[in-house]
Amino acid sequence: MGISREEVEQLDRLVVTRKRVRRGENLYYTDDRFHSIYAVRSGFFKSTVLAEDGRDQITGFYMPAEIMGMDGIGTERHACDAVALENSDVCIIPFAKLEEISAKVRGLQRQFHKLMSREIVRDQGAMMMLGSMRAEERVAAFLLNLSQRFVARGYSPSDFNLRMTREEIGSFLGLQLETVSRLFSRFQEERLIDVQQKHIRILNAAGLARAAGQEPC
Amino acid sequence: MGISREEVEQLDRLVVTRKRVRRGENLYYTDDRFHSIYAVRSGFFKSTVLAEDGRDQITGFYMPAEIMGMDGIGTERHACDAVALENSDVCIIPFAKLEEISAKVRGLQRQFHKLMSREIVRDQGAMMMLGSMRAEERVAAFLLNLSQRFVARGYSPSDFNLRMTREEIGSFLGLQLETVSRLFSRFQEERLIDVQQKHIRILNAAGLARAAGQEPC
DNA sequence: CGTTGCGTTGAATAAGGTCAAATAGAGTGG
DNA sequence: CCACTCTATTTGACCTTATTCAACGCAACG
Repeated sequence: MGISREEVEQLDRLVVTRKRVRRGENLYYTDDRFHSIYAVRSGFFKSTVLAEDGRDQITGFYMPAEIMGMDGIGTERHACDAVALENSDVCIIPFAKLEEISAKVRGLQRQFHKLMSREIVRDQGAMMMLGSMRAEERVAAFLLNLSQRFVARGYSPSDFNLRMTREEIGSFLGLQLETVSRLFSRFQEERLIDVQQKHIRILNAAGLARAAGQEPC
Repeated sequence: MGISREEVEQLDRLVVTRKRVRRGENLYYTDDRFHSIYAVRSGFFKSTVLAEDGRDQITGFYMPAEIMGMDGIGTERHACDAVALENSDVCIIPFAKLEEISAKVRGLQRQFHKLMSREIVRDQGAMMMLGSMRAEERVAAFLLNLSQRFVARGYSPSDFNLRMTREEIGSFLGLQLETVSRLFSRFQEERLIDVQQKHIRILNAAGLARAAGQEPC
């Protein structure tokens, strides 16, 4: 988007290669030397940071067309672990090449900056959720967020499979897995969603949005 | 750092201008059209995002030499409010110019990318704090983080004035102001810090680090 | 001085966390 | 194909932590 035909040819020079990552494997580890960023082509990832005392926190989930690894640019080492939640494919985008070419191709430079900025805004949204929403609101907002991202990728917004466990959802939301489970059950009782293990159907998106505190009461 | 003499000359073309922002005034508002990023020269800022229902969350505090406004690049509108906590000075860095020149000056491009990446990593650290630390740990970690940032700027690491209220600290940490106040009192009883209103003296940094869960118990 | 905003402290309460037990699936090897 | 195992999930009971509500103190300022 926003780049010309000849610019596209330059893009080919990015010599993007592909890589398979099996479920449970790391795409990269914290402190790994940074060389590339990664575009998810298929599959699902989580990124986790771990504290000195061993606790870890999931800082994001990544689905196709999303970019991972920009955490590594600042220190030239990755600042989190990236783990595949299912068998996945990524494009490896060598960062030195990307910088070189984006210096020539204005549209690419712009796109890349926007991408990084959106990651910042996304994280700030997560901070808002963690800092000022109650458990019920977080879980509702989480489901709506997933829904929106699925629909943007051509999948159903109201019918999808969770790729992560209750514990992983809890880690991302700053809750215990039991709390997540209870809220799923509660939303089901209230006919907002239908839960069948990892399979979620959203029955009442407006109701969920209300539960997320995103609508007038 | 990392840029040559002739590159420095190019930098002058950034035609950086300055701006005063008085205590309580906004440097920018959410949804303001994005044109520039800002380097804090003197003073102190907070950035806040607000939810649909009016609640707001402080997503960061900014002190001299830190950069604000990168949240606006992605959508070309700012995603948060930036408010001065005391009379402050900023450098206005026109973003179009910055992109133009950083395309030519390799060192500048690199520095800018690192800056954005560090902002991502910083936010992920905040997410970890909000998601997986207890109130006591958050407050201790907050004080240590401030201390580190002060010392990096040539101020005392153990003797400083808070520029923000208890309520603002609470908002940033996802706690109520009373909880913050109680923990300050508790740390004082434990001789970890000395609190006199907004004036903080860190008496036992190792003890604080332990309270932050950053050290072996 | 009275006012106002900020900070501290106490008591009661509610929200989530912790612990424990039961259940349900998915995958494995016979 | 079935029994078995292991892990993920659900649910209940109880407990801890932090919030809420309220009162009071303090300092700055007109």
